[in-house]
Amino acid sequence: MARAGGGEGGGGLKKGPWTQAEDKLLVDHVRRHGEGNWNAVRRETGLQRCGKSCRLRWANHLRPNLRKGPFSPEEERHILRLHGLVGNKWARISSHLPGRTDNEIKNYWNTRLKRRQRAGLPLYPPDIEREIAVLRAQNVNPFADTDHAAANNAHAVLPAPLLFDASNPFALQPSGAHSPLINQNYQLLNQMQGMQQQQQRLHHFANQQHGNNAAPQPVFHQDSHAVLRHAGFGAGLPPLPNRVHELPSNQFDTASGGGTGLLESLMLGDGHMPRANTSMFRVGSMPELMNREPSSRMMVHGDSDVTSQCPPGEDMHHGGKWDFVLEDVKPAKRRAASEVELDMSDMLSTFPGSIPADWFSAGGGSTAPSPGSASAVTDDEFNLEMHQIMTSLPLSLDEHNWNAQI
DNA sequence: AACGCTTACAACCGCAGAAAC
DNA sequence: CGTTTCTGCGGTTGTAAGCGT
Repeated sequence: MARAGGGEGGGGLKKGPWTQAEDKLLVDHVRRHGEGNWNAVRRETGLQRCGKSCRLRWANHLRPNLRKGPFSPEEERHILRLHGLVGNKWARISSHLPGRTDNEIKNYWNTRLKRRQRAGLPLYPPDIEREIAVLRAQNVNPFADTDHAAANNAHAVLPAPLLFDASNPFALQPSGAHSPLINQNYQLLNQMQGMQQQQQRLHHFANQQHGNNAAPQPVFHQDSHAVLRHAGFGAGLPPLPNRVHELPSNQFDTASGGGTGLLESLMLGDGHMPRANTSMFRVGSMPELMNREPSSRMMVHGDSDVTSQCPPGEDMHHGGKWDFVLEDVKPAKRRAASEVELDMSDMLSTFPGSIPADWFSAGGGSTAPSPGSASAVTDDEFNLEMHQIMTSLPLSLDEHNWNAQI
């Protein structure tokens, strides 16, 4: 599985697959000292691995609450949504998939990418495209980058368009390569962009008439519709511009402090999909670890509510029932018969207009336990975020006749 | 049975940025 | 303020295993 060779790198450091003995050394060290200071592992344990390798081994294979096995259909939905929003931000994506590592998701995505490209299939299900397009067009952008605040300030009166603006570093690039979703969906996006720009102008006009400087509201927000009506446009909108651009992958990047924003909460239905929090594994909360024979993989066994849901001796695989529509190009392999059915009921999507069942044929029974949450966001904060989101969301796709517009 | 292809997975590397020292 | 350490990302490689021929 691992890289061949297993020889020694420079400085006498070993490379290649990890042995059980090495794993045990690393686990013991972490149990004693906690995570971090990985370069000290070699000094204190004699383990002939560089700190970086230790960190990777721990993060991807040894740390508690890791979930192994194929992704469930729900997890795949989340990956697709998030990738459509943030691009190749594997760590951010994985932070919303408890127990999953960024490396795992990256591998999954790259494999999926190759497979679908070879088959000439789109990367995203149509409904996911729509979901993300709606949010983008609403300019629900909790990932505003402070580095580009100046660029946006140039549009203080009329904020920078979401999708394209030559002065906006986050604007669409004519030939970007990171957001295939947008390539496939640019017509809808451009329509929405046009609507948004029109709305912003109208809003600006209305504000001038009333002598206030209130910030523009998102497209479809009820208040905005009121502004449009007040401006004399009734329910109709002027003709839409026709641009062909695409979004960069970092359109919604969050260099401003990371964290979870409104959009992420919305897209992920965080009330149902607990966030992972690496701090939960830090010193002081280290669960008991035990070797699982004959595999070198560790299973968590301790007082964690999460891990206790997976009894020792059983793998945390789930499913084997994710043969969705892609099955025509994805061979059914590595569907371990020993995979345990887990309860995924509370990971179900909550986003309006969820993906049709024929895109992910979940087989009906794929379930998994929530591997635990240690969210850094309190329930109150989350509820407030959700309330704010819901007041600016289109009620449903159908209510706006999305199918007719696309 | 042997072979080739594909997939899934583990691991590595180099780089950049942030944080700690 | 410079150095060290850690973290994250993108890209890549290598191998086991499944599958078809």
